Amino acid sequence: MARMKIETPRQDAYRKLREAIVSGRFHPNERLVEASVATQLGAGRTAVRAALVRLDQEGLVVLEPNRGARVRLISDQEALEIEEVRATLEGMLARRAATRAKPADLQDLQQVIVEMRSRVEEGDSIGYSELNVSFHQRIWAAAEHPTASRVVGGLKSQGIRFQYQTILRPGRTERSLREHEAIFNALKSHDGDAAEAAMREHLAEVLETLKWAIEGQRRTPRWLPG
Amino acid sequence: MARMKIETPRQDAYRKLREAIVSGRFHPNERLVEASVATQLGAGRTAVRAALVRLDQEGLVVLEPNRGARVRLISDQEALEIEEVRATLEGMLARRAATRAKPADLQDLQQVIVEMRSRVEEGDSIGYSELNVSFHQRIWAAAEHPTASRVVGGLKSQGIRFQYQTILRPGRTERSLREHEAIFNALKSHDGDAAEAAMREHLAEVLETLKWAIEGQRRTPRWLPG
DNA sequence: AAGAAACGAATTGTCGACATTATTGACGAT
DNA sequence: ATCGTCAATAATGTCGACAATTCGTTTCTT
Repeated sequence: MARMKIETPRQDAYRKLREAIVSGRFHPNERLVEASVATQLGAGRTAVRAALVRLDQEGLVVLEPNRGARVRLISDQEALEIEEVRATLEGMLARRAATRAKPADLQDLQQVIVEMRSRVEEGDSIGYSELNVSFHQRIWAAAEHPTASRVVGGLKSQGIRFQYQTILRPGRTERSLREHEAIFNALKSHDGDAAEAAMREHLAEVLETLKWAIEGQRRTPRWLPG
Repeated sequence: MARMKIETPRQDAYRKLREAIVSGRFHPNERLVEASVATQLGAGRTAVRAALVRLDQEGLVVLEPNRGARVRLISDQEALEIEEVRATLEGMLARRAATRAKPADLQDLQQVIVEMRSRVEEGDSIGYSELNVSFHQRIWAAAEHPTASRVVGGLKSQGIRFQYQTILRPGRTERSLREHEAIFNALKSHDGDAAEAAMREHLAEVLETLKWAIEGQRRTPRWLPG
């Protein structure tokens, strides 16, 4: 009998807390009191403590000795830097993926593109965003470069997207879709140069959108309550 | 009175354990029993536990639920991957550094180069290796890209173990010195393209040397006792 | 009234005990 | 003899209690 995939309390607390931070339920600079968080998450203080250590190492919270933990504020500058690193590494990964992608990989990607198109037509930004993540991750897998994948995955790019609401830019999803299609075509024709170029162009656009979001944020209040 | 910089037991345990792993006192795949490690380090089990979580996130140990921790074995394949990521990111950093390096930065780098030359003439490989690290770190600083620097710094820690053997290749230090001089010249003339190219070439050489070291390692016994 | 010192509430850091889980080795059935 | 089962053991996971530290407030002195 296939055994169930059980989540230990520790992993569970880590996952929940991370999700809560990334999704914005704890806003930047907010103090994370261990006892309080523990009750909110329905976990023990030990588990929360372990989760905080991990998240500190990961860069999502800062952990000062005897002074507790707080959600790390990602500055505008840092957000741009993260996207820059992401562009560099994902460019490399796209190049590799172009030469290594197997038919099955390409088929999967094709499928994601199709679904993306549906979401765009339905105006489902959130669904599109999830597919976006999926698309990139499949490329990482096809690139067969676990180390680079791990590094890119460890960047806080997911949190950024929420903090700045980059999807809300009018017409962004349509352009994004076209950019993804361009990447896919390059991969399909196993053209490494083209793949890297397309990926970098895509992420340059994302960077532009991010700058736009930062500008817009400068006028309007920043974090709204859930 | 300026207050002393006190190390909390937790930081202390982390530092000690990390040092022990990197220096090879625990060899790859060795199990790290919490109680045992705690007594060896003169720390409590709690501190060791926190340290293990951090080191797991950092990639130096693997931490399986209910099965404890062991020193992570870095495969040859992975070592090569790490160097590849490093080359990509350091290339980007060198490019940035070329356009942003201030006179003081260049002077520091020049100084490092001078000292490197001395070490080569004296045949002091270890001293050279330390200067090598210093050289790269100064470039990161000049690039003014904390995020990328942090990522690369995290990678380096894993590669450290391999660093010892790579210097042993005959004539390697001389070539390495020339490569560093090339990088420096590109930075001095504020030529981004040249700087990135020189850095990538340098790290490509390092990669070659690493491959050579891996080949050699395949014949001789691997980890020698302290 | 202003500043310094001391107190107190809240929170983190550490330890020991206990529950839970994997692993090893022995035992017995086939 | 081999495989599967089951107990014994060792290690990890979790919890609660207590010590140590920080920060805000009050109180005393000048």
